[in-house]
Amino acid sequence: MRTFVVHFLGTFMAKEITPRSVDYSAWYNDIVSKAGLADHSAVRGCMVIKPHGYAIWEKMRDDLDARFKATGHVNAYFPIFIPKSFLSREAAHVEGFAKECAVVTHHRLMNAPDGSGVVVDPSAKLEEELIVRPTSETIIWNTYRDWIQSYRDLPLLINQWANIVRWEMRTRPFLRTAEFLWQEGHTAHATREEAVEETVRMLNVYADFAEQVMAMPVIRGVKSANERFAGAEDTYCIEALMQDGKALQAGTSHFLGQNFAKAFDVQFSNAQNQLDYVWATSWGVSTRMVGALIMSHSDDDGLVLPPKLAPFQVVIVPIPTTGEAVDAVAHDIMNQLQALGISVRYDTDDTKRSGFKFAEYEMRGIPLRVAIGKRDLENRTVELARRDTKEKMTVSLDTVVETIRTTLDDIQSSLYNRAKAFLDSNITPVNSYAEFKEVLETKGGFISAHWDGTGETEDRIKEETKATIRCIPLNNPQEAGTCVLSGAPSTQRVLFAKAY
RNA sequence: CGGAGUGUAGCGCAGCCCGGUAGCGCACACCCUUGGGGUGGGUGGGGUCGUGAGUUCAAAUCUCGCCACUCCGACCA
Repeated sequence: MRTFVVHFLGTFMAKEITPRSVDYSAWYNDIVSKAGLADHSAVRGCMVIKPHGYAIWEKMRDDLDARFKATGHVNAYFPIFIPKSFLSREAAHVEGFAKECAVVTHHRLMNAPDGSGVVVDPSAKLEEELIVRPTSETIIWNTYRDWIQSYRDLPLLINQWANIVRWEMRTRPFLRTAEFLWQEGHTAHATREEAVEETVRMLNVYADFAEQVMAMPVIRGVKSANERFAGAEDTYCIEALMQDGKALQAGTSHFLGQNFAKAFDVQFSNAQNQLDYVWATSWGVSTRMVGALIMSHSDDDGLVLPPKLAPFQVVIVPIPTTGEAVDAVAHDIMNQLQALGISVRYDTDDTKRSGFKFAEYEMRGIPLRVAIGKRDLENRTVELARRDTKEKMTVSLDTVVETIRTTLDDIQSSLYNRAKAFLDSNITPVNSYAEFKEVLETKGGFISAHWDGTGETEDRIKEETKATIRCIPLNNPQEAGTCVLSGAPSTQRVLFAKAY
């Protein structure tokens, strides 16, 4: 309420966060900035990821990387530059990405003849321009041609962690930036079945990660033709629902068929010594996941992190008047927590007041706070405060470690349960176009509606309502009905939503 | 690229209508105070007012051009 009033007085306090109810976009930007996640950079559309934001990304990266390795993948690295001609080898692919590519045309600067600074040296023009990768299919498949000769070379299961550039017209921190960090897996298989299996396997890796680690429930599905990746035969995706009722595509896994193998002439000899093109997949998630995390759990006091992604899970804040006696207690708790694999920071910075630290760690989303003051030392207790519910409790030193352990688990699961309840209650079946528009405007979320399967219908709905088909859920129940727009017969409902 | 808006200290803004050489809050530095939820008080540092031209004795303020950014569209992980 305080923030609300202050907001309209126009004298924003330095660290208040705009309430979600006032302006969701401002709320989001406030959290990014005030939780210390990212800053705008000097380059339009790019962001500086600050240590706290990067630490969250690192947690995500490490967890995902372990999952990739557990499913037989290895990491490699390919160049950031792609010769322009590579991009045009696959027709749909170039069509999809041409409009958002950064292009390198020269390789040298020189002093301007008029002394006004540095200019591009015209004599250093590249014979062939280089594209800064918007995704790496082309350069990777150009390499795979040399790596694959026989079925014995398959499957080829490679992932790369990289940065990519897509020159977007409008950007938002983490959700859409001109440069972003991601991983992209690129695999080659001997058969269609194997490649499809891989595509679905990796989709499930993403979905499990989102649900178990990010505490963010997702819908697994497949994209309509309109929304498919440029060059894919099928695009599988996980879709999440943000707190403002808009959907967010959190990860994609593509079955590429033989499109890239044909474009880059990647053939192998099978056991019968017959030549065939290999079957491909690619799959990726990006720093957008950090944005998804913010919008799934955070509140008007700042970021809320699930314990599995918090750069540290517990912070111990001594009350300044306590003196040095608190050190022994704090170190004892720290040692016990660390023995249990729980990460903890003891904040001994005596230039900041404890109340300031409380607010600071709340904004940064640290799941649990332990405060130790004189009162506690006398009573052999500490104060435990959880970020998600704001609940505070006084706990005996004898049970504090166990309480922390179980509370962290509880935070992880209750964040998921809360988000899951929100998702479930925001999938609304509708049976008419009027109802469709009504729900979209008043409630938002996913709308489950019959669709005639045509791109024309999808385009018209998008044009009229801004909603797109987010996905056709996997294992979607079949049900006879009629398309909400055209009235043509339909065999299943699909999920529509406005999306980020 | 269309529509709207904004550029004044690190951040957020006032001043502009009505021209007279720049101010507030936060942040920052120092002193005292306070210390279980962003202590209170004092002192101080920091700005060619986005940029170029024009009008004027005088421009943050008026006029024109340019640039940048933000928001809403189109595009999109």
